[in-house]
Amino acid sequence: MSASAKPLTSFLIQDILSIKEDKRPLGRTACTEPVRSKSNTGEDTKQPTDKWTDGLPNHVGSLANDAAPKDKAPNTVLGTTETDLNDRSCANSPELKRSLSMENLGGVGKQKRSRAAFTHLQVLELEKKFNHQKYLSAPERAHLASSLRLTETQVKIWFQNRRYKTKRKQLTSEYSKDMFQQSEGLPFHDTEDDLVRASLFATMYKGYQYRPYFYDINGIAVWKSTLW
DNA sequence: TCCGTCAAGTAGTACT
DNA sequence: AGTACTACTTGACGGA
Repeated sequence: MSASAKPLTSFLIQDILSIKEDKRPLGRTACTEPVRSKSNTGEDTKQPTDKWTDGLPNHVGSLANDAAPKDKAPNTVLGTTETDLNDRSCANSPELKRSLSMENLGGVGKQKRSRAAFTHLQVLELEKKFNHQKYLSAPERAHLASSLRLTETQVKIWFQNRRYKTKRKQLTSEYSKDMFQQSEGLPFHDTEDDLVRASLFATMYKGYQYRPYFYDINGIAVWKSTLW
């Protein structure tokens, strides 16, 4: 991300450390900025380019040339005042309490991984944008990030996770539907079977998200998510 | 204390 | 080589 896009906050290590020394809560400047290590892509330190849009679906590429101001912080958050955002994300927020408790846990040595909790307003705006378009161009991402006082990386990751979540839900529901249709062809002995089957589906549906394998009745993996 | 959620980390891939 | 993508995985946190 560019330094000019976020003139109000510095994420230099020394600046972050100086904030800690000032006994101010760390974790979120504007209460949502994470203190995160550099990802393997190294994108945190880079300006977004337009080149990346070539690899995206066609509908995205056409958006890449939209000029978005990156050198100024907008005063409004997609129709909401900046004050609203700051109020939501800082004052008396659970996120702040979390940040404070995180600081207490932090000591010398390995820094504890932080997990920013976006405000309701930020999530709302992100969801609104996501409902409108599943992929953002670099300028759009930059604009949305500055509007919501998030980093571009945060917006990018949020959209990545959101797309994956959507896909997961869709695939799970389709798979459950298929399984149910198959099971409807099987003879039902009594309502107890029915209940057992229903609960199995429920368990599978719930457990699937973090268990990429489905197992058949003998405990053999019959399906793996990476093979879809 | 267990479990679900979710932002962030990681690995592998595609593209230029 | 650099960047963003998907597909998970990890780790922090809150709620039941």
